Amino acid sequence: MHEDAFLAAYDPTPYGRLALTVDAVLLGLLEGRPAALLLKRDEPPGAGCWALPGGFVRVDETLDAAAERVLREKAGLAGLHMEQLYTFGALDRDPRMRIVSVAYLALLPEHVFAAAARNGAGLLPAPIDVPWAGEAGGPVAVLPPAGSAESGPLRLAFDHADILALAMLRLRGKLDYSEVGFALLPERFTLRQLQDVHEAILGTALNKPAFRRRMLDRGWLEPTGEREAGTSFRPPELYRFRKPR
Amino acid sequence: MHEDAFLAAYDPTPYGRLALTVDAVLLGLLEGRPAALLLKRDEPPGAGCWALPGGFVRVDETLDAAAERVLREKAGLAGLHMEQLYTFGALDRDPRMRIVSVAYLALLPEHVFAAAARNGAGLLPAPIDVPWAGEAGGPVAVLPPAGSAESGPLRLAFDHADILALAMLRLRGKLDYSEVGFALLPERFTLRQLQDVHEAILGTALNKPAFRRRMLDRGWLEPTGEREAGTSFRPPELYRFRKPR
DNA sequence: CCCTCTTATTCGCATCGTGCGAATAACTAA
DNA sequence: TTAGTTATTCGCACGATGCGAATAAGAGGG
Repeated sequence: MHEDAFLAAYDPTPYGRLALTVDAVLLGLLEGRPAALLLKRDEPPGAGCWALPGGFVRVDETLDAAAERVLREKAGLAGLHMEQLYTFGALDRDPRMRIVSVAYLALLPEHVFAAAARNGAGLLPAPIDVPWAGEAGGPVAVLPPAGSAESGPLRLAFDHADILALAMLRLRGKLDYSEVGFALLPERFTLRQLQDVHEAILGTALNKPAFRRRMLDRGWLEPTGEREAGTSFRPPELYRFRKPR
Repeated sequence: MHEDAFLAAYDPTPYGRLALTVDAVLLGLLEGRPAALLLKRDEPPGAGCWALPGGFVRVDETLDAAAERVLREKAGLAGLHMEQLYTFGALDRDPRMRIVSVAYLALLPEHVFAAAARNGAGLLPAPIDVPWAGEAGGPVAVLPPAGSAESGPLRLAFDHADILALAMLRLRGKLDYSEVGFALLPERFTLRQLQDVHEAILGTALNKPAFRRRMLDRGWLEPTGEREAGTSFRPPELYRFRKPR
């Protein structure tokens, strides 16, 4: 009723334009630290700053489809685990016009992450420093990767630092009761690798036997019977993630 | 760069119109069951269906502000705990045009909930039946309140049943590690009332001593030293929610 | 083939959170 | 003062977890 009448009489023009975008946090691990793929902005606003890959939502595509398209067009990737994170709607997010952005989070296995950073699309894999413990939340710093010409923490465009911070918070929160951690690993992995992933995200050391037991008790791990090759010591067993039914 | 060039050349017209709304899940308890405030739609689409209170996001207001405005305009309420839930962007959510909606969740203390249902704005307090256990998720049914002319489960407009279902899922998930449960209680309350709230949301009975101990150990409860009046038996102590530092 | 080195994997134990039935306390009403 | 009802506390069992120590296992050198 209210809605209906309102909508029938609705003329968007007097309210001005409002645009909708998606921004993607493409998260992976770089040398054992969480890192995100960023694009450098050459023009104002935010020239010289780094930004999350993003794009406008088309009128004929869903939000999820827009996020997948951004992933494909900006990083050349497809078929990854993506989830909606939050929708950012501050008035001055973008100085040019009112833009509301739906943030998505994608997790890239280390190999995929490194490949995306090298595929020529200009994506910079930037380590993220999370200065808060546990799930306290707060701002994060984005560092230049080793060998980068940048010095000091990277300046991020718009509110993208907030988006990254929320992504890290959400990831920490979901890590140990959900299966997101596996999205950062290759198809077959060792328990040590799984623990490394958790420690990188949580930013804290974990007790090995306890972690091992907990993960195995979850029922998500299927031993492959194979072992990692190329070690100069006892090779660990390789596991596979098995979806719980 | 990509974004910038894209934006500079951006003309929204060829993409058609895309509108942004907020929808509010106004949740409370009705006779010990979770319930939501709904508005009846008189005109198509969805005429005869029930809908969540909602409204368009204005170009000069944030999403949070739009949600608060909806709360105020549609329910005559202000100053409540509101949090963003999820953003719904299916193509055919609304048959008239492409509308993306940011869903918000507000929790109303029983007294406020009942008052809002009576204030003449046409809000129907409808109990929600959650047929799934734990955090399995799935659809929910919305029932007519006692004394209503409706019969059988209510038909909801658009994807509002999905929004309600997600709200219940999110609420269950956050209930026992966050302080949201207190938002459904008056300022002073007994432990039994707190437990009733939890049981209503979770849809399951809880062990009294364990619940009590857990809540007290959280450090969120401050005894007032007063006791509930009007009982015909030993009156329980009244507690107050104290924000943890 | 045996020995050493290193890490994987398992054990044993203390501790904490929690479920639960029973016991105790406290207030009302008669 | 006593019965009735609920609040509040106790005692115990059990599962999950943290953690150091012990054991197992494979690589590589002699």
